[in-house]
Amino acid sequence: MTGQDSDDAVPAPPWERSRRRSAQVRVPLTRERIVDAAFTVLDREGYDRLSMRQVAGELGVAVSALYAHVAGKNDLFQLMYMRLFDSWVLPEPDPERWQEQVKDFARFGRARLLEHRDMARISMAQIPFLPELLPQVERMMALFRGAGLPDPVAAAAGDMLSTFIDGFAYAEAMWEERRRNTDVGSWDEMRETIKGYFDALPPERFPHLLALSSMMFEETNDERFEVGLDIIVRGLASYIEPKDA
Amino acid sequence: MTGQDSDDAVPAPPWERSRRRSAQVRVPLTRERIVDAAFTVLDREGYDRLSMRQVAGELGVAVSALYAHVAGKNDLFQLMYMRLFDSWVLPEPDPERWQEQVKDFARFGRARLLEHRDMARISMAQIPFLPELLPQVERMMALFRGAGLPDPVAAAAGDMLSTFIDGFAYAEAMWEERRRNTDVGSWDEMRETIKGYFDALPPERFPHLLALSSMMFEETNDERFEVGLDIIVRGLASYIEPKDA
DNA sequence: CCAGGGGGCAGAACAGTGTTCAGCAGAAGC
DNA sequence: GCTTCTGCTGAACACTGTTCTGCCCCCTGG
Repeated sequence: MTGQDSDDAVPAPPWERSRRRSAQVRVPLTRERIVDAAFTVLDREGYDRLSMRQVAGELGVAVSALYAHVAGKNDLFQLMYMRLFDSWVLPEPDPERWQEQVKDFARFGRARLLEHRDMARISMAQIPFLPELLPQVERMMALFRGAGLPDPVAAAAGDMLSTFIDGFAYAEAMWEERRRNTDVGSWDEMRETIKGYFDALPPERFPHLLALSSMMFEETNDERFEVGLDIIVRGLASYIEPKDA
Repeated sequence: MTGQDSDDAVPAPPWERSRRRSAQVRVPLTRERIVDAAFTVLDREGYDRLSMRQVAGELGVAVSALYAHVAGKNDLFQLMYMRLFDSWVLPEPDPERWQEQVKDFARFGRARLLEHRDMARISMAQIPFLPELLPQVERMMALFRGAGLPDPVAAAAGDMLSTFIDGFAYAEAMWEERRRNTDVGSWDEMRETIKGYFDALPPERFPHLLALSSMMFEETNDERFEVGLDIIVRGLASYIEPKDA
């Protein structure tokens, strides 16, 4: 869009450089600014073209300058992951509404991931036990244990839910990329193509696939996400012995 | 281990080359041999060092030779994914034992992924609707529908289970890589380190994490996988209205 | 007000990467 | 025997993450 001032950046002539240097406040490089730039590049170029050089270019800075603030690309990814989730305030656990709270938790996580293109690919490779994110994990565990889940189930449920959210968003990013590479215009067009592929299958060999193809591709991602969420929450609920019965 | 004949491969002198060419049968390059070599490199070097040049080197061949048989690195990954799962024969669906069948399905998938180092990272990026794998998907859907799951749930269950298997194996590979990079000797040592980290947390701020830390890290991966599996299967079962009641 | 450190950045370099392309050796066919 | 054609080689292009040396500028001490 507005890549005009960052693309063919002719270096400023020497007699201007000192003026420019003193004119602009020479905003110092910080981890925060680097992470900002990384998100900008990610959203514009996608995961595959997110490189240290691109980030440096976005900031108008040499590549090597980044390494004074960031240990490396992996470290940058970790910072992006933290940026995405450290402002996440989970609600006070309410045992009466735990199912809806768990679902809201998952919805929020997916929404955050989808805010930035290909973010799930970065998130997937991160380990959710960074010190900065422990309060969130703690809240989640409080939610599960408060609901009355047995400890082994509560412990597994966290992993499970994170995996589901990440994996689902990852798959969404995957399809989105495939659509982009196929030069198919809209999502509806893409869905039509896929559905056509399935409907052309020999019915005697793939009866169930044909029966389900509408379910798999006519529903929106949101609907499919909700179904998956419901499966998990129902599974969790089955471990809670009813108090009054 | 036995990298002696592939490491510093001195090129054969010219007077030997024609003899070598006629002596060995000059086994032709095929997609199968390329995939074999890719698995060899993957197991020995890991995902990050799996490059086209390494695969070519493993075969004693120039890099560009690969591109006559394989469209690119992504295509090679797809072939590896297919190789892993196309010999997979799912059992005839038995509605009486569907829960155990679903679990066996998941166990087999995870076991296959763990056969090769970092394989989950490759598998994750693949889309399970390759033509060669449709019979497996069909069988899986037959399993779900035969069990009596409503169609939307059956459709979501496949995605869900694949995501769980891939995501779980991915996380396992992640921890394994982290262990390798930390130069921690054994897994037990690693677990001890992590458990020490959690046990050092302030108890008043992270009571639930502390209570669950033993669950999360003393259990083996197999046990945690089984718990996750049980959550999903129970969730699915909750959609089946009991026939006799 | 000026000299001297020191931190932060630039530039170049290293060792890789995926992918493409012109060219050549050898086997297959006539 | 000659030609065609396939399948491989070698080199090249445009990148990548990371490191190292050196320089410039700002802040400090005098």
